[in-house]
Amino acid sequence: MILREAALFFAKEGFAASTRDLADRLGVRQALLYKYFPSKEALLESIVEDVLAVHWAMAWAEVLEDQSKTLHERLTYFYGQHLENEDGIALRLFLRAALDGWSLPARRMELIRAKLVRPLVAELRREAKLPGFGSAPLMWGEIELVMTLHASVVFYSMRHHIYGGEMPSDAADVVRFYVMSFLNGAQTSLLSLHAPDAPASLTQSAPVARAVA
Amino acid sequence: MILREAALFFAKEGFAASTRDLADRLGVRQALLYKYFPSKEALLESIVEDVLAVHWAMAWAEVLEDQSKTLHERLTYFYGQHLENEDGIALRLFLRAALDGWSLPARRMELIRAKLVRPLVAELRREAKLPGFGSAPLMWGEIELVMTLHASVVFYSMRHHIYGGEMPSDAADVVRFYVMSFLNGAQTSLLSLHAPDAPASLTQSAPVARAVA
DNA sequence: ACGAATAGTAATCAACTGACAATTTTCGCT
DNA sequence: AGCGAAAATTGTCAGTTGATTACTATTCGT
Repeated sequence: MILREAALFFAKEGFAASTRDLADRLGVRQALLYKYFPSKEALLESIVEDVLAVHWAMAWAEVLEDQSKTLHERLTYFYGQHLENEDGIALRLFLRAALDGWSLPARRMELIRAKLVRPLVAELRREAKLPGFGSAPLMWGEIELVMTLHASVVFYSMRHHIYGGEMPSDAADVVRFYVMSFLNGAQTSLLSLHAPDAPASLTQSAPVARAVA
Repeated sequence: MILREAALFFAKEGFAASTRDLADRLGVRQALLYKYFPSKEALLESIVEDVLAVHWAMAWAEVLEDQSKTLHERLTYFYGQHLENEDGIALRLFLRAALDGWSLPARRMELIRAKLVRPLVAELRREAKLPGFGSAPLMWGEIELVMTLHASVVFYSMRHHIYGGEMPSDAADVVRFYVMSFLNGAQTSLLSLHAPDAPASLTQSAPVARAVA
């Protein structure tokens, strides 16, 4: 219960906010917090770990490898869930952690590379009749290709929940539009990366992601 | 001089950092800061105003309306400059301001709508032989279309400077790749928005941006 | 050489912060 | 009813923070 309310609190006020104000908001004395958490830092880490475990859980990512569905279906489901379960709190905590130099964001990107980028590129290559990762390792440019889609969705969330802009459009419609636009040009872009005149910095092979916690 | 160093300081430490630590870093006594700025808040606003005026200046945006260049040239120049002049400080300050609920991000998005989205959509419509804004006002879906490109570049900066990920690829190559991918599918996506079966939430017309400061 | 800005410092204040020890209240269990 | 552990509270401490005041040193036009 403390964790849930504290997440709301620190997401809004920032990690520098005082434990006293948090206690007030909880209707509880400040000292009590230290019965449950040895320090403020420990509390913060528990919060972030807890919230991101729930929200950014990559459970939905499994659908990405489900070959019984079209790529369009898989991606709209994945990012649809992503936006639907996004209330801005997890994103705020994530951004604050990133700005404060936590290692979490870098680890999250590795997870995304392993669970999202790789399967997606594998599928796109298959459709384009390009070689698999065995003979042609994942290239940086292919990561950038998938990132254009990922960035669109993440940036939509940011505009909505962080920038505080007006977003009258239906999130599900937007996701479908993003995915449609992406898949529409993905094959051409992918082929350009595998062409002989592709820039060297994009054709460099990316390091294989380490095991994920 | 204070402003420049203070920008580095608060971008790294967060707006809640103490004026004493800032003074130490400047090699100056803390009281001196209050000779130049009436309060901490005034100092913070000056910093953000100063840095964003310099970096996010939309001077480059003028090239977007230069019809003597191809769209590809204009966009690669615009976003190339964008990335080249981005050292992460302006972005950090911008994000911190957004998370703290400042009105600046919303205003910045309005600026982007006026200086980037509108001219770009106008050009894309012209190429697709679609009606101008007079008979068909700017639609939300068209904003989302341009946002896919914008998000890619912004998210690249975030991964680079905020998440602290490794970005071995050359920024200029990445921008060219983004723009190429975008323009490659833009026409098709735009036409789908103007088709009769497009989702209503995307065909809704967007309010005309107010005058920009 | 004068006088007034300008630039800087030291010392201090009230408020706040994380943390902790001692004390009191609550509640399950017999 | 009454024991005892867990939960919650009170009060306090050393350190920090934004801000202010009083004071000194430097610059610069005249």
